[in-house]
Amino acid sequence: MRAEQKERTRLALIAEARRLFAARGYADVGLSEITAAAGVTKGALYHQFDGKVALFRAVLEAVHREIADRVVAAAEGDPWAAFVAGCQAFLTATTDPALQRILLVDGPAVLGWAEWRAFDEATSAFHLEEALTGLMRLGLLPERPAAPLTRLLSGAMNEAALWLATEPSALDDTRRALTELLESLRCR
Amino acid sequence: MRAEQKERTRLALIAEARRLFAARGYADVGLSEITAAAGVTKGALYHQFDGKVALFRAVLEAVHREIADRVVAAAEGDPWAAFVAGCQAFLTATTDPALQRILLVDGPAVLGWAEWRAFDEATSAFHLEEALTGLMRLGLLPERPAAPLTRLLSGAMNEAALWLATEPSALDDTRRALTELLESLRCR
DNA sequence: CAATTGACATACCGTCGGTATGCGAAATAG
DNA sequence: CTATTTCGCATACCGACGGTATGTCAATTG
Repeated sequence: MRAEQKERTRLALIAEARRLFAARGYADVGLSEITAAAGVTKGALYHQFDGKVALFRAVLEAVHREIADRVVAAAEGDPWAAFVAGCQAFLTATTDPALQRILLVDGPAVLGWAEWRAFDEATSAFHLEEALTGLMRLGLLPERPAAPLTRLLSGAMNEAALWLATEPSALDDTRRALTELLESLRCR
Repeated sequence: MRAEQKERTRLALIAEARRLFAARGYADVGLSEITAAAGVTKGALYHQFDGKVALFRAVLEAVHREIADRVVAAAEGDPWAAFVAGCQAFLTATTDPALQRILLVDGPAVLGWAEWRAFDEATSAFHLEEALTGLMRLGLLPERPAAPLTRLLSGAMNEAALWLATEPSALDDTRRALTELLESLRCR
């Protein structure tokens, strides 16, 4: 079958690109290196993707999907507990160095902020804002515009994850700080 | 005087680079464009800086200094009011599109997260953490490790600023949300 | 089985960041 | 006031990279 060979090539390119981008960053990895690792040539890459940026976009999609899956899987229990667990799962996921650089460092720079936000909107931020409005409806959070709060919390978790990359010993303290931050917002 | 001509060249390069980086991003601006705008050639640039990254570093330093100045200037009143005013000033400063892309988007990607944090540590994060520990000593904030909280708040403000770039109408709501977030942390 | 498609390889191009070298004016010495 | 040195900068060049045009051969199709 021709289509499955194509898909195998595509997945190999995405996988190798993701590995290399995560390790050394978008700018420091050449296409030749990616194609060599995937066992194809530049022709194959350009047959599958519109260019280096398009390849990165595909990699970022995969990363986003993975994070969303992890967060959804972790969010269980009563509404408030599920919310906190989801946030903690997000922190854990974005602490993973294999995801971090692609998602939080190179993502905005390569795609530009506008497109990066569109990705984020479709996954993390969307779920977070949904969760926040849900908690407000249940009376667990004071009613207020959800969008700004979504950004504040999303940014807090992103930055905390990045900081943890250089300060891994602070993981427990950061988890606690995040929980306390969320609890302090809760209706009492 | 020869030294002042050198300084003029240097400042012109930094100014033009800053303008172009802010408008279109680090990767999309070539050295030829910068040098042309500054009225010199690539030889002059390489005489003053070690390369494109070093030039960006000088630009980022200027941006950091400017933000720190604005924040310090805004932080006045009693300790808690000064703290909130400083945070709001930071949000305002990083909402400025001329600073935003350089500081928050390209900065981490170009310098790598480690070096970017070193810059941030020397200015924003340093002041923020200092302010937080000061507030704890005064009993205005519950005692807790300041470093993780610093990161959470710093990230919250950064992300909020970036979000505001695409949603300027939410400025007031975001200011309120930030104030409420800070107030919710306060000892009562 | 001929014709066609399409997945991929190869060769090539323009541009970019970076380097080596040369020039000319300002600074300094005699 | 001239000779010499210094040094800020221009010019010419290089290798590497992203991207494109073209060629090739196996899988598909009628």
